[in-house]
Amino acid sequence: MTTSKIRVRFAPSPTGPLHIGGMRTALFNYLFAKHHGGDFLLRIEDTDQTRYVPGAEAYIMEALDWCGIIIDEGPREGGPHAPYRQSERKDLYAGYAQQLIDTGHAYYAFDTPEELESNRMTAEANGETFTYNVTTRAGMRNSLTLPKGEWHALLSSGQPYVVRFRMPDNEIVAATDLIRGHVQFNTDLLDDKVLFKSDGMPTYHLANVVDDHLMEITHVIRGEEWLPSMPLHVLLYRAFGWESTMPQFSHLPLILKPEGKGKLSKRDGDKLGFPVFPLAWKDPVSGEVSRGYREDGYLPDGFINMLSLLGWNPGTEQEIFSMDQLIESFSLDRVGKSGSRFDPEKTKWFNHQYLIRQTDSELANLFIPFLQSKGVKVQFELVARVCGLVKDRCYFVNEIWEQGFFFFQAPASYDEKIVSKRWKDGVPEMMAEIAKFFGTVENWSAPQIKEPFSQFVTEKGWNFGTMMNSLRLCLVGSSFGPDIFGICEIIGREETISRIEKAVQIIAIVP
RNA sequence: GGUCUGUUCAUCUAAGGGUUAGGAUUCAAGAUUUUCAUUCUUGCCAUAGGGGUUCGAAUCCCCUACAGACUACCA
Repeated sequence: MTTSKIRVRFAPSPTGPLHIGGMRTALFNYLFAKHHGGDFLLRIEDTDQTRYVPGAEAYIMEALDWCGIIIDEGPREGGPHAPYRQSERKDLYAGYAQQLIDTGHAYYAFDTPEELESNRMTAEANGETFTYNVTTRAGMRNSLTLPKGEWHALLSSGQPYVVRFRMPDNEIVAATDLIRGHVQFNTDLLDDKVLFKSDGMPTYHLANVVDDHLMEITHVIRGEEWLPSMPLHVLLYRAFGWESTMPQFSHLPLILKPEGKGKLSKRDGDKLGFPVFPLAWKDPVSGEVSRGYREDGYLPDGFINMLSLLGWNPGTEQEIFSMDQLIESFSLDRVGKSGSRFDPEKTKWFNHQYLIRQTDSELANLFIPFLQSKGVKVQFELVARVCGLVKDRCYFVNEIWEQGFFFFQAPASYDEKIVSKRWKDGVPEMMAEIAKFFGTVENWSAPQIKEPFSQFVTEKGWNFGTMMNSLRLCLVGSSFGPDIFGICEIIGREETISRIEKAVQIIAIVP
């Protein structure tokens, strides 16, 4: 064991936007690295040219940026091991594949996709699954079975071929997973995985191991779906003679759908009524747009906080964590083994917690773009004040509008239920008198309005509750919102009076 | 089908053999708010089933059930 610096990588393939699971993998890698003062690298695994999606790579970086995950080395940042995009490292891998062939750990295979497919079909017809392994490879066309002259000829004639790993016969491969402990596999049940494809590109397995080695990765933290390929990877490190510097593996539990079966997938997004992506994404082919947490009004810190508690817990009862606190408390041995069902409700709660912790000015800055989109003339001081007044009742930034639009414009309509409940016979006349009375109030500030108002209502012998609620109806159009006299103060005397007069004119009496 | 992994309230989870099995979200009730929401208080709710080991098991072992992942020239 060397005492080298901790280095981890997040290695997505740019086939589309990241989803919650991918983000969590990135986050845990980041937290682990930073907790130990190590490096976090981003490596783009684009070895499958057929699945490349334009924009996906930029999306990944933007999503990481939004979450506050800082990349130490990557395609954009550069670094001592550049390039960080596997397509740009293409020339490197053939040599490593060759090394494996030379040492007898891999071989050429000339079987066509059609041949393989037909093998699978016949196996399936017998209720079996075809695997390219110790027993079946004898019957296939490869450099292990073909006479040397024959496969040499195939090779030099430009026949397409792949390089397969020669899975050893009946061996137990054991490895320690930092989350799961001792895990072992029998090589007889594993297959001769393709390492190098006929298009000249390596597969994930080869590229991943080679790059992790070259980039001096110390810990591989990835999703549980990779657990079955851990033995292959261990065997590859051995075959290359890199076992002494092999990274430690950790396989994160899966994130499951909120309801139903299976792991959360990219397709679940809008179908289940919550975003699965950090940022909105427009599919370049179909043009279909998927929602994102950012666009839906979630704050990145809350999003990260929620993500951090999916499969990890601090062992204390603390639930709200800043990124720095997460870095401070994170450790892999407090990551659970079982899959976590994703709960969109709790995500909302987290967002509320973060929203109310924002200062009024911070919130105003977030809310102003929304106001502008509504065509409202923005005065920063006023917006900040409104934010402070209504933030407690909001889960999302855009709800500030729903909860406080009346600070910026008169209600365009009046809630029918409230009207029929409050706007009884006589009420319009009383409200008209109150409007007149407001004209005489000396100091227009909340407490200075409340005092004389209640005096006035009491003297008149009117029902105080009815007057309060009717006043609210006039000013807000419904029956919600913060303290009514606070509203009066902020919108001003003139506006208050004019809203009452308007209501008196417009609202019909319900008998 | 095979291999691997997992299983504590509805959900996220705590409890490294000894507690009335704890917290959070959701839900319900009450309080506060002469509105609504927030907030506060209280409540409901769990060790998958069966065998062991042990004075004692959520915790260790075995079996069953269930769930999931993987089983491509995809990652």
